[in-house]
Amino acid sequence: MVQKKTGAPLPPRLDAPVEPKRRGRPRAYQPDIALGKALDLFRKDGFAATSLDDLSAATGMNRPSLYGAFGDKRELYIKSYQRYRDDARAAMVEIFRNELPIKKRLERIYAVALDIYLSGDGGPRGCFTVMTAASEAVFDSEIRAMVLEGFSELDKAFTACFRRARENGELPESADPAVLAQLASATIHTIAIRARARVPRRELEAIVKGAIDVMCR
Amino acid sequence: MVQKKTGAPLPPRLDAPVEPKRRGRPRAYQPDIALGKALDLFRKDGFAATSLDDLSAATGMNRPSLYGAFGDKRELYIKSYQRYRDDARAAMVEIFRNELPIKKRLERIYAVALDIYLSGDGGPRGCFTVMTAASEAVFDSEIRAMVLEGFSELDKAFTACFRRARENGELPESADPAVLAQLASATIHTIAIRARARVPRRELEAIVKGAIDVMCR
DNA sequence: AGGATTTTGTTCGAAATGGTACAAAAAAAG
DNA sequence: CTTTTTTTGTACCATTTCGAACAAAATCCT
Repeated sequence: MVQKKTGAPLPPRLDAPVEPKRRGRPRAYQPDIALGKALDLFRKDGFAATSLDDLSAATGMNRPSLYGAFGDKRELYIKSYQRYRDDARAAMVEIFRNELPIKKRLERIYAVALDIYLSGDGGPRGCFTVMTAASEAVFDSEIRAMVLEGFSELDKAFTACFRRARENGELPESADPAVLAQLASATIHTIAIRARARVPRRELEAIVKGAIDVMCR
Repeated sequence: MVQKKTGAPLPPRLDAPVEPKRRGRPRAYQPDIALGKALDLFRKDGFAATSLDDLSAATGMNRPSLYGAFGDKRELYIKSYQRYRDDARAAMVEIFRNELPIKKRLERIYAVALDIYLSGDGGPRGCFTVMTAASEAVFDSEIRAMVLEGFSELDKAFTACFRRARENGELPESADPAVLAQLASATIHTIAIRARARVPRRELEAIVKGAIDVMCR
């Protein structure tokens, strides 16, 4: 049960404090990599359809190690979701902050979103937030809170975007940033859902283009 | 294992041909009712998290009967989905055809959609098409085809709506019915997803209102 | 009444699932 | 070298799950 590394071993990061030598038997896995593999699986099949055996095979960790490192299946799911959000935020944050014209900025945001939603070996993986909302969020309040946080964060980021655009005179004074943001989020949600049904990228891009035209009219 | 009826026994429908007396032991269940219960369960928990035992308990049919009547779990899911679509279409079709002003028509469409998405004993059940897209559609081509059909049907219905509105002079000539329809569908999708995360109806109605204002601007 | 037909309900079984116990292994500390 | 600490990997357990077999039951047909 050996974990396959994805590429060359990471150089020791200088910013992270070198961890004091751990005592017992060394880990045979890298938690970061394992969590990434778990996330991939959960995104592909969802919580219920992913077994611990599947996760064990994907991470290269046997079940007890998995349990020791991340807790039970639900905890692993939650940690996977947090990882997903961190990754997605990292991919988006610069674009949101950017000072490009509003249309260009939106185009780039949706392009990155499509990259995330359409990636995956065995088929498009969609948006993990949306998929979690559809499945686990109803009956698990902790997971639901994270999902709502995800929606809210996106709404707020779009709102800030549109507000700045209005201040720059790119949008009429009558434009309501919050309303436009919800439309922008709705467009994110619809392409995430449709991506999961294997709607080709071309069509999703057309939807995005139309939505941008209406929002920035 | 006796099926509980929901209300008074249905009067024999006059339009349906009285079925010729069946030969063997009579069924202890009504297929329509059982399918409705199965649909309720699938909508609540999704395909993977719903067991045949759950379905057996909910329908009042034991597993062999369930199997004999609807086939295996996947077939039952497909039949449940078809039932869902039929019901949803029945609830919507008159409104889409209606000759109300476009804004009023959209308001009523979304009100009915919210009724569907927010109903459910144990929590909001969301849109079955969206939930199926998020889960089963990726790896099951037959189910995916149904989901795509569902998206397409909604897009087309909205398109026809907006086209008529434009012809009536309710929208400017420059309005693109197909683009507006995709925004309208996106709004359906976003409220379906958010409903599943227990976003209160008030907020969903606010999203709808904002979207209508922008689309019918 | 008796055979034919269809559904029911009990029962079985094989596989999968989530989780745990425990000894062996690998390293640091003394 | 011995002890301590931590992780690994095998084995196990209880439960759930899907499916099928089969006799009993209920109805129709002759």
